[in-house]
Amino acid sequence: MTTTSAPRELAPRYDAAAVEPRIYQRWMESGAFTPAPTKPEGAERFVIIQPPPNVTGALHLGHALTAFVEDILIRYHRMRGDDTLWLPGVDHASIAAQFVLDRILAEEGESRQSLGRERYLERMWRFMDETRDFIGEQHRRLGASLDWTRMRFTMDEGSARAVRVAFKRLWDAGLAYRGEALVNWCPRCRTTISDLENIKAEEAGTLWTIRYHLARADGSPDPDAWITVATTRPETLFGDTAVAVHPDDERYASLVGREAVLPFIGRRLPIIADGHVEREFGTGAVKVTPAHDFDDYEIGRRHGLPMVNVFDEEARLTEEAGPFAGWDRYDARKGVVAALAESGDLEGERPHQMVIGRCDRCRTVVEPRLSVQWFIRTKPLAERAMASVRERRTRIMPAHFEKVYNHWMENIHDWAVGRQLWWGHRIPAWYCPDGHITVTDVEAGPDACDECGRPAAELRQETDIFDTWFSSGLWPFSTLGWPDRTPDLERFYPTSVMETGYDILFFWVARMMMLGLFCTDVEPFHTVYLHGIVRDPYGQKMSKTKGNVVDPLQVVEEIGADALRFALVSGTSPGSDQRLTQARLEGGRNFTNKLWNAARFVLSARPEPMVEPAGEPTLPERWIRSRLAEVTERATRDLDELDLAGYVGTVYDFAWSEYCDWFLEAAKIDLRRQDASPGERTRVWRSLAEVLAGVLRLLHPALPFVTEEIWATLHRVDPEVTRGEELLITAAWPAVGARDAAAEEAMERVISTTRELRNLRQELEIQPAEWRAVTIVAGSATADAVLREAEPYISDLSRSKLTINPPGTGIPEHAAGTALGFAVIEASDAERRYVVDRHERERTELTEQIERVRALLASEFATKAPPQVVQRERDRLAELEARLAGLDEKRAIPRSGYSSRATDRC
RNA sequence: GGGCGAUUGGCUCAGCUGGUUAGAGCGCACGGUUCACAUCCGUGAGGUCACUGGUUCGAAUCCAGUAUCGCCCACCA
Repeated sequence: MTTTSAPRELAPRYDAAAVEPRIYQRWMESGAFTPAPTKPEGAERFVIIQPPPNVTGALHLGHALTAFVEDILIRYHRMRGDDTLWLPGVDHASIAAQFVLDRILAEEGESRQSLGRERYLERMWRFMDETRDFIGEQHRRLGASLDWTRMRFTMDEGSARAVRVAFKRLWDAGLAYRGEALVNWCPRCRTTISDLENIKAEEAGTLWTIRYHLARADGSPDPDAWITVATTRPETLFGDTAVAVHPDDERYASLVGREAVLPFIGRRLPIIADGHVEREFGTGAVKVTPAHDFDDYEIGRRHGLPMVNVFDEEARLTEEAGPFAGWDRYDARKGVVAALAESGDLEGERPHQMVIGRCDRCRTVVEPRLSVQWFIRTKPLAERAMASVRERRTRIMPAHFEKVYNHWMENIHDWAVGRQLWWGHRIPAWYCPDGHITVTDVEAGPDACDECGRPAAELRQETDIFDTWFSSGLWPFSTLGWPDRTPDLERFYPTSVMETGYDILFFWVARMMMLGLFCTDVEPFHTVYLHGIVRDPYGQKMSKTKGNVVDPLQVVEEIGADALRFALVSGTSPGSDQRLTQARLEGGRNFTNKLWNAARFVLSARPEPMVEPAGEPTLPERWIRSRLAEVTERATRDLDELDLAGYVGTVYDFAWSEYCDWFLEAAKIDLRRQDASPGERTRVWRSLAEVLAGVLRLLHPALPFVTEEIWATLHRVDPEVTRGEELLITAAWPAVGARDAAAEEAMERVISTTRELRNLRQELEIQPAEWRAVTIVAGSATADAVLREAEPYISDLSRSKLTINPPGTGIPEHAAGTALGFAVIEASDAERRYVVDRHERERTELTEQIERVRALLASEFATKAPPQVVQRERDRLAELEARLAGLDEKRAIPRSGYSSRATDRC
C-alpha cells in the first residue's frame, strides 16, 4: 500500500472515484473477505454462493443488484461475527460462449468446423483465460466483498468431477436415461435446447387450407374427393403420416378409416379420429406430422403412426421431401404453397396469429426434432423439491413465488440434458459396439463395458455435452468440495441465502433444489430471495437494441459505487421490478455527500483540549442516543428479515432527519456556548462522534466505501470513539442501547415547538435573519421544565429571543399555540391581528375534531373496539379539549394579561 | 386457455398481522450569502388510496366482482 499522509480531517469534497479503489485495496490486504481458518466458537453460519455470471458477460444492473444485496447481507453478518463466506464464480455458459467465440473466429477467418473439436476447445480455453477475470474485476469495483481466494468456475476440475459423480448417481438411480423423443432444436446453434430456452411469443403467420385427395382403391388420388386440412406449416407436409379429425365430427365421420394421398410424393395417409383435434379450428381436419410437432407426436404415439423426419440439423429438407430435398424450410414453404396453388389443391390462405418459439440465444425459430437424447427423469426430483418448500425447509421470498414454483414443478417434463456442442462437460457415457451403455464418474473413462466386458479401447464416448444448467445446478456444493466431505462442505453447507432474479427461478433455482436434494440429501439453501428486473425510467426492460441500457460501471465512475448501491437497494422489493431513474441515482449521491459533510463537521468540531467528560447529558444527547437505540433495533430486524429497502430507509431517515437536522444543530449550540466547560464540550462532542460512529456501523453494509473512509479518519482522530476498531468492515455490529421515552417525548415537543415558531415567522413574513422576542407560557409544569432545558436550542433554531413564563401566566389574545405552551411573539398590530384570525381558524378546526371524536366514542366503537384503542381515543379527546380550553381561556384574558389557573396542555 | 402481480398526491415508490390527521424521495411554490453540506437549509401546497358491492364499531389494508396495465405458464394445427 502506498504511504499516504494521515489527515485528521476529511477533504472538502468526497471523491468516490479516487477513494473507492483505495478502500477496496485496504480491505483486500486486511483479509477481511476470507473466513477465519477455523470456525469461531459458537458463531452462526452465514453463507452465500454467488450466482455465477456468464464468463463472457459484461456486468449489468442485474448483476449489480445481486452483488449489492448479497454484499449487504454478508457485511452485516460479518460484522455480527457470524462464520461468513461469500464465494465467487463464473459460469462457462456453453451456448453463449460458443456464440461469442464464433464471432471472434469469423474475424480470424476460422470457424468451428475448420478447427475441429480439439483445436476449437483449445481456442476456447485461451479465450476463457483472457476473459475469465473480467467480471470479477467489475465486481471488485462495486465493492463486493467476495472471498476471491475461493474463486470457482463451472468448468474447473472440481465442477467437472461433481458433474460426473452426480450424473453417475442419477444413472445408477435410474433417473438418467437415453431415449428417442421430440426435442427443441435450434437450427442455427445446431443443438437441442430446453423448453425454457425456447421463447414463445405471438407472431403473425398464415393459415393455409390444403386439399388432400382421397385414395382410390389403387392408391391413386381421386380428383373429385378430398379432405381439406388446415396448416401453418405446409413445408412439413412431407413428414405427414396421417390426417386426423375429431371422433364426434359428423362432417368427417364417413371418412375415418379411409386414406388420403399426400401431394408430391403420394404417401397414403390413414384418416384417423383423435379427441385432441379441435372441430372449430380451421377445417376440423389436421395433417399429422409426428416428427415435427409436439401435438402430432402425441397423436402419432397414440395411433402408432410412423415418424418421418424431413429436416436435417440446419432445417433443410431431407431426401424424404422428394422434389424439395435440400431446400431451406422457408423456401420450401413458399415452394410447396406455390406448387399446390398451381395444382389447384391450395384451397385458401388467411393471416393467422400464432405462437412461435424462438431460440433464447439467437432468436432463430426453433424446430421440434425427433432424436435420441439424454434425459433426466425429473418427476421424483421435483416431488422432493416441492416438499422442501411446502415444509418450509426452504423459504421463497416473496412467498407468492411458491405457487409459481409449485406449478412448474407439478407440470415438469423430463429434462433433455444433452447438447450437441463442444464447449461444456462431456456426458460421461461410453457405448460399446453392441450398444451397451457404460456410465462412469472416473475421469479417464471405464476400463471396460459394464455389460459385456469389452475393453475400453473398443468403447466410444458420447459426444454430447451437458446443458450448462446441469453444472450450475450443482453449484452450491460443487464449489465446496462435494462429492468429498471436505472441511469446507462440513462447515459451509447448506448455504443460507440464494439471491437471484425471478426470471431464472426455473432455469436455476429449481434445478439446484432438485439436484441439491438428490446429491446431498439436504436443501442447498434456507432462503431463496428473488429480486426483480431493473427497468428504465419508463418501465421498459433495458436492452442493447433499445439503447436504454445503463452501464453500472459508468455510473460508478460518475457518482460512486455507494451511490449506485443506495439507489438500487432503496428501490428494491423482493419479486418486484423497479425503475431506475436519474433522480434516484442523485438521491444516492446526495446521501453520501450528506454523510461526508456531517462527518466533516464532527471531525472539525472536536474541542481542544479533550478532557474527562463532565456534566449531565443534555436533552438532545439523551434523545439522540435513545433514537439510535431504536433505529439500531429496527435496522437489525429489517436485515434479519431481508427487508433491505426498509433497512436502508430506516438508517437514512435517522441519519438525515434526526441526526443531521436536529442533533448536529443542537450540538453546535452546546459546543459554542461561552459558559461551557472543557469537560462539557468533550461530553457533547463524544455524543456527536459516538452517534456518528453508530450510524457508520449501521450504514456500512449499505454504503461500505464512504463509511469506511470516514471511519478511518474518525479512528485516527479518536480511537475511543471507534472503540479501537481500525477497520469498519470487521467492526462489530452495534448492540441495541437503552431507550429513554421521556427524552424522546420531550425532544419531540421541542422540535414541534421550533417548527411552529418557524412556521409562524414565515406566515408573518418576518425576515429570516431577524431575531424577535418571543415569550412562551409553559403549558404545564413538565413543559416548563422542558422549555428551560431546551431554551437555547429553540431560541437559536427559530431566531427567537426567548422568555419562558411558568404555567398560569397571563396569555394575550395573539398568543400562538405550540406543543409546549403558548408563544407570544413580539408583533405589530397587523401581525397580532393575523395571529388572532389564525387562531379563530384553529379553534373551529379543533371544535370539529372534538365533535368527531365524541361521536366516535358515543358509538358502538366504545363497546366493541379493543380497550387500548378506545383509551387512545379518550386520551386524544382529553388533549383536544384541553387545547380548546386553553384557547378559550386566552380569549378571556385582557391584553394586559394576568395570572390565571394553570391548565395542563403538555 | 390457466395462473400471478400491480393500480396510493405531477413522477417513482413505502404503508406489517384492519385502529387517531395515509408517509417518503423527486418535482412544484415561497423564502434563505454567517463558520458540515446549494449534492444544502427552512416553510408550504398537493391524495374521493382504480371502480362496485360485502364483512366490521372501524377498510388503502380482509372477501367477492369489474376495469386497465404488466408478467409467467400452456399441445388449437
